Amino acid sequence: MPFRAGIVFFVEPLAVSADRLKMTNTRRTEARNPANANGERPTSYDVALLAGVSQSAVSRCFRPGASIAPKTRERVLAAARALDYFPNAMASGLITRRSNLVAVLISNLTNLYYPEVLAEITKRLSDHGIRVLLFTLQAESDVDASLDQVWRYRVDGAIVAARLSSAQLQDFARHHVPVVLYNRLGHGEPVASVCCDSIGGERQLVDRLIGAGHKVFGIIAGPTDSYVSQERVRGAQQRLNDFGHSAHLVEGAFDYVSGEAGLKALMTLTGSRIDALICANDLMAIGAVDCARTVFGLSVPGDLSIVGFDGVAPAFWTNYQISTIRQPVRRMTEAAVAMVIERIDDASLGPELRSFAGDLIEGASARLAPIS
Amino acid sequence: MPFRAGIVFFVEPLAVSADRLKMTNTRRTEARNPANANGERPTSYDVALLAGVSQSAVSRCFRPGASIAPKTRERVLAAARALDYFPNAMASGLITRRSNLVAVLISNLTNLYYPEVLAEITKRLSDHGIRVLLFTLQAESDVDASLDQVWRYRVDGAIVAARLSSAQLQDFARHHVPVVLYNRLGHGEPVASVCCDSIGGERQLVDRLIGAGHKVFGIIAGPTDSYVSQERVRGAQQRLNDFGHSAHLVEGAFDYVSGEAGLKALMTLTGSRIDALICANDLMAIGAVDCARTVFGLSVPGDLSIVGFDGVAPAFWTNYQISTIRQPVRRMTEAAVAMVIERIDDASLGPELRSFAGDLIEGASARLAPIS
DNA sequence: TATTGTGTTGCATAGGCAGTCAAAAATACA
DNA sequence: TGTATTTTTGACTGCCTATGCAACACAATA
Repeated sequence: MPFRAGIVFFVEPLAVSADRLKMTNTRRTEARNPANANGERPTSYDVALLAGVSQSAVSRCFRPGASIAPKTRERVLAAARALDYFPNAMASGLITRRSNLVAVLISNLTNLYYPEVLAEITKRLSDHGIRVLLFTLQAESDVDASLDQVWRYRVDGAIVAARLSSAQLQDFARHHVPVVLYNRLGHGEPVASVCCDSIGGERQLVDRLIGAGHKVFGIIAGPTDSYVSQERVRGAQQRLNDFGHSAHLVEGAFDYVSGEAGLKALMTLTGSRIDALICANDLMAIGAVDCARTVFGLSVPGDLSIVGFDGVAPAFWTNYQISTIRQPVRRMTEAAVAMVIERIDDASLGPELRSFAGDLIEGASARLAPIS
Repeated sequence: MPFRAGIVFFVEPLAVSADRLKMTNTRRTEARNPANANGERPTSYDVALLAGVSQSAVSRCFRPGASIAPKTRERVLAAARALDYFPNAMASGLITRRSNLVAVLISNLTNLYYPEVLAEITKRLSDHGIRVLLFTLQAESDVDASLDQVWRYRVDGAIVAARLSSAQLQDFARHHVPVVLYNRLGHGEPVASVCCDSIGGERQLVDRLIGAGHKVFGIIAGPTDSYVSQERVRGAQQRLNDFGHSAHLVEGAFDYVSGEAGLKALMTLTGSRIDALICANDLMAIGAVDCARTVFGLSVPGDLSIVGFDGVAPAFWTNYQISTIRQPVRRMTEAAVAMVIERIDDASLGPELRSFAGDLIEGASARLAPIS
């Protein structure tokens, strides 16, 4: 049971601002005690008054590239500092039609892989003077309700790492909000995407597994409706096919327990003859490793090779050292941010796919043939 | 090396809107083809025109509780749907002085614990009609630059899970932005906080370690400037003191490698006599478990008991099963959101601390005495 | 019929800032 | 020194919505 402590350090008297001067048509060019914050936020007029310049001059001081004399600028900034003035982003956005906001829609924040992506994206956008309006979409959440808010805030663009319907993607176009998909394609819709090359990654893994003499393959897929999972599974199957192999396939949910459950299912399915396990992501590979060792008493990779995909931090822990494909998160987020900014600056830019090859991490959870 | 493919699905012709009617003083009460989006976003005037009502009526349709006849409302909403109209949040924020934004400042998004917190907070705020403006603070990043943006966007409140200086906390007060700290206190500043009770948690752990007969204690702390670390270390030390014990202390950084390095240092420090290790968080406990087994060949908990703090997902993996204190994230985020909303609605509310007890998870990484 | 009450609606304006344009000031040039 | 430029400045308007107030329609009552 939580205990709750109410601690009052001090009591702040509220400045009642009943007597604030209401100006008429000519706005407040006349006096309003400029040094008195008066309980209300100062405006550019207040700063102008204090600095002895016009409101326009104040505005120019906060817009890079505007024509303003250095000494005027100095005076104005001093006044702004004295009043604790900061331009109102809503007011300026209203007039410039730029909110300097980008919506980021993410479905699986708890998925180990995405926090890094989100942190990188936020940082990079911030370097470009853009802030992130975050939307986390749970499985049950109403996506359209979130999209409503996206439209209301007039975001300049969006980066999406979540499942959206075709209609929802079209909404972005209708609302003229450029969108960049992260690790997914618009099914049929023409949108910009940045992806890690799943096909190529799985191909590398399969090549080296086959080269090492593995014979009986299993695959633990992600959710069937996940684009990433579909691609990775397809990539692995295709390459296995090229060599005349096939794989037993079970479905997982990209999480730890799916790795355990998947391995158990595959052991049953193959009469325990499986000797190479391809997991659609690292987290399931980790679950499979633990399960193989503790439940089946197998040596990994002695009795069973296990590979993953992503390159999340726990995959590198001493106990796992998963053989995997590491997504180049830095370069991918850099690309995603660049693409959305390009499309904000030039709305006529068309769809584009930037696909990045992942790096094979040898790890120690699989016997892999040396590079041919 | 990334390969890059430019794929053009179709080319969208841009509607040039050079001839948009510019209205004079009387605004656009006169015609502007209402069914023609014209490349520009429709406004409430456009909707009003199409629905044959005034702009005020349109506005009222989107504010719950406003006085509007049901049939009028229906007509207006139909028109809004036809035009793809959504109220401009910046314009309404400008006039209502409410942005419906809350800034969330987080430092360690890659820390396993915070993604869940962030997801929960975002969801809960969203349930209250509030969106999250996200700021991720890296160690090197300029916090004040981020705060500038917080002021500019006129956020209604802030939730902070990051280190802020005293001056920075005062800034929130000066700007009249209510702030709730997450798992930290304002050093000396009067602010609202929600915390997991570190002292009580460590006390539980120590009690049960001592009860199980452990004699030589080690502590791996977090960064010295971390409030959470200070509290947890202090809580453990105090309780050990109560029983006439003390602990060898080394500093870590809350990450996996700190657990390994910390254990190595403690083994050296104690001549390998350590038999109970208290880690300031789960991630370091995990690192220590791996290190104990693989580097020192110790059995955990046979030769060495290890406890953590947080209750992050990997702590529950089969291979670790860390004995730990799980923070009640749901209740804590619920409290944080409630507190910030209370303070948005009533600026006169004073500082308050809500401290939640964590749940002891027995796990299997420590020999613990049964509850006395 | 006159009056009161209830429930809707529209007018006009505020909210804070940026961009346009013309005037003013500062600078360059001869 | 005067003129031609360039730079800097300020008045004014528009961005889009919410709201106070007055006006209104209509039904019920006297």
